[in-house]
Amino acid sequence: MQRAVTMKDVAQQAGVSVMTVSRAFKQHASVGEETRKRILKIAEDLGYVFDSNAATFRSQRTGFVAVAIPSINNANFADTVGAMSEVLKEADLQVLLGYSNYDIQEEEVIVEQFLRRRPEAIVLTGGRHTERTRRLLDRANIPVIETWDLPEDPIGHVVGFSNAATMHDLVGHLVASGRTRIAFIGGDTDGDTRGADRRRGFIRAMEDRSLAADRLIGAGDPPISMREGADAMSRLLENHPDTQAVICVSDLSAFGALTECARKGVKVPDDVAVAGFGAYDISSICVPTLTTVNPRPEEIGRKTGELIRRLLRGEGTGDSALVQIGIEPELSIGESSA
Amino acid sequence: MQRAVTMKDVAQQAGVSVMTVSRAFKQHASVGEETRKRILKIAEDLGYVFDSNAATFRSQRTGFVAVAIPSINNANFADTVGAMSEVLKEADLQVLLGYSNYDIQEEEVIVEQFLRRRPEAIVLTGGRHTERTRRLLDRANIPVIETWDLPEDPIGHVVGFSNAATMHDLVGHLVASGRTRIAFIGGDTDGDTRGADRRRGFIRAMEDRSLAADRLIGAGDPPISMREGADAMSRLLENHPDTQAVICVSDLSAFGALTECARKGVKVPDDVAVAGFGAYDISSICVPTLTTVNPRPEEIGRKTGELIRRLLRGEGTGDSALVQIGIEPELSIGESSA
DNA sequence: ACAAGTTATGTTATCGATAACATAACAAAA
DNA sequence: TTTTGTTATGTTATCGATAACATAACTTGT
Repeated sequence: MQRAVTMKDVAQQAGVSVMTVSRAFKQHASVGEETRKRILKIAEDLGYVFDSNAATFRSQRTGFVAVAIPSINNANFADTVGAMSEVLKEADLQVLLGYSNYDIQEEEVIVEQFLRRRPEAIVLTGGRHTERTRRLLDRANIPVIETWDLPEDPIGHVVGFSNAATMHDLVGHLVASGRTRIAFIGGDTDGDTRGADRRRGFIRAMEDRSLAADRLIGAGDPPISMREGADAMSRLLENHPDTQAVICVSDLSAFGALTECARKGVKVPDDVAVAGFGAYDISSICVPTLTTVNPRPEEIGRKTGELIRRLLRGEGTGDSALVQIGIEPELSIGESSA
Repeated sequence: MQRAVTMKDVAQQAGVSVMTVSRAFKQHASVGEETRKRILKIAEDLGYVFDSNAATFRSQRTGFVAVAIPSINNANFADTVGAMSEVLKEADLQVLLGYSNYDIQEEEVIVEQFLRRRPEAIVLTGGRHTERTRRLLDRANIPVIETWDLPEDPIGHVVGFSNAATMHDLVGHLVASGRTRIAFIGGDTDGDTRGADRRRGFIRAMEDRSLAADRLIGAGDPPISMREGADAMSRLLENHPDTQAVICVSDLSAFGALTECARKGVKVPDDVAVAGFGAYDISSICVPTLTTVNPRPEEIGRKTGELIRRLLRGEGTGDSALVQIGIEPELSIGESSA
């Protein structure tokens, strides 16, 4: 394994100083047009590849934004990250992604791993974190943005919505169509804090209308799959055959519930209405189409990215200037609750 | 913004040298148990966070494996990356992810970005790349692994399968059940090279049986969504109403096709059989369940991770030791082609 | 009790780029 | 012509950890 080519080699070959080579690689540095072209040509010929690690180390600017999401395999979070990346790319910022697997202990681990790499900002999904996570982030001295939630006691900035509140409108819609015996299918545990918030919101929305929130079906550990949604629906149909509507913690479980109905010959929405959450692609194309809530993941991503750019440009620092950006989820009525 | 805490500060506070602090943070370094505990305690109290950039820079060991996938929002690739991450984590290797958006030009850009960060190995999805990508990787002097394909002229190691060959079994299965007028729904362009390979494989498989491969329905730019699958199915039913079976480039488009059949009152599998690719969750739960091909994404990820670990341990270097690992995709017969 | 081996710690040089400052060469303004 | 300003380039110190080597302190075997 031969020694790697460095700027020094390029500089020697080009008969200039290392600093001039360094400048040739920057957009806005003052280098003669001829010289720059010559240097870049020599660099390419020598097979030189810029060393970000060295540059990062010296300049103490990593160009990283760290983003923690619960799972890689979730279209909602993928959309948020995608939109955020687009916005950040224009400011020469790269996204460093990590997965917490719906577990705030694992989140603590990845947050610490993130901080070791000195990101310029850090984005979390959700508003519940371990004490140590909070402490680490408080000390890190970089912008922190919590997303997909409206935490009561935020660490820093927030771009999100109230998961609980979305259930109010949804329950309202179902009740307006004459359905009062409504069930909720969600995770057994509170690992998915947004899912747990939705369950809480469901219970409150029912109680506000003096309806019994006694049909809570646990479907396993988050995230709830299509299969688990189907299994939960099966149990619901067995134990509470007079149920008129069911709200599922996500579109995936809602679709699973739909398939169970199809297999059992239960008619949706005539026998039972079904609603999901997330406005996944499947919700608008399955038969019947799903009533769902669109939390507008791309908007969360875009606004988070824009906020980070503002913050890194130095606008609005200090605790006094914490930003709260509310996203308005949108109720999308499908054939499954017509 | 106060100056960040460094090892020097911790060392001073603990009354030891910086080197001892450095050792206290390593697993296998020789430090007194007492001393290590004391140092870690002081570090935590001071709010010290290890600086990976500095460590990486000095040791010239980044601990990164760069992985390029076409899209973040694809369960198959997510599964591969997930399994790979698990295996690599045990060797203290982190995955740095990049998205090519089904475009080998964009792939070239992210490969160059990757190389700037000096990954210890690089994983690509697919076997078609630009000339410059190949040149960059040849010179990079790190293990290169192409996955999800069996390239004719591989850059380095390979963990994959022949996308074209999978179509042989699938067509065979459909023909065995008496269906000969078979259509293929896939992308219009060759951006998704694996999808294009499947289309080629379909055509060859048909021709091998002296069947006409003249029902090729373009469904837009890759990746093909459920909606595009449904639209393509609509066109297929209109233009070739006597079609007996349709193979879709992925389960998502196949599911879209299923929904279109449901809407049009076309019975699956009695009127037309439908098959997909990928063994996504949806294939085993939708009604009817989908016939599909399981390319075993986790196995690709796991074996790739294990190969990287072997290579980085120094086993089998040199061009003479290029490894080819074949994955056996599995035909999974569902109700949609019974 | 002493050699040889082991464990814990310190010292020095260094990874490859860039910030900060310095200066040469030339152009424009006075 | 001299001053001032601009552009292109060079010089020096440095970011924070760790490899490599050195050594002190302690253990073990004979």
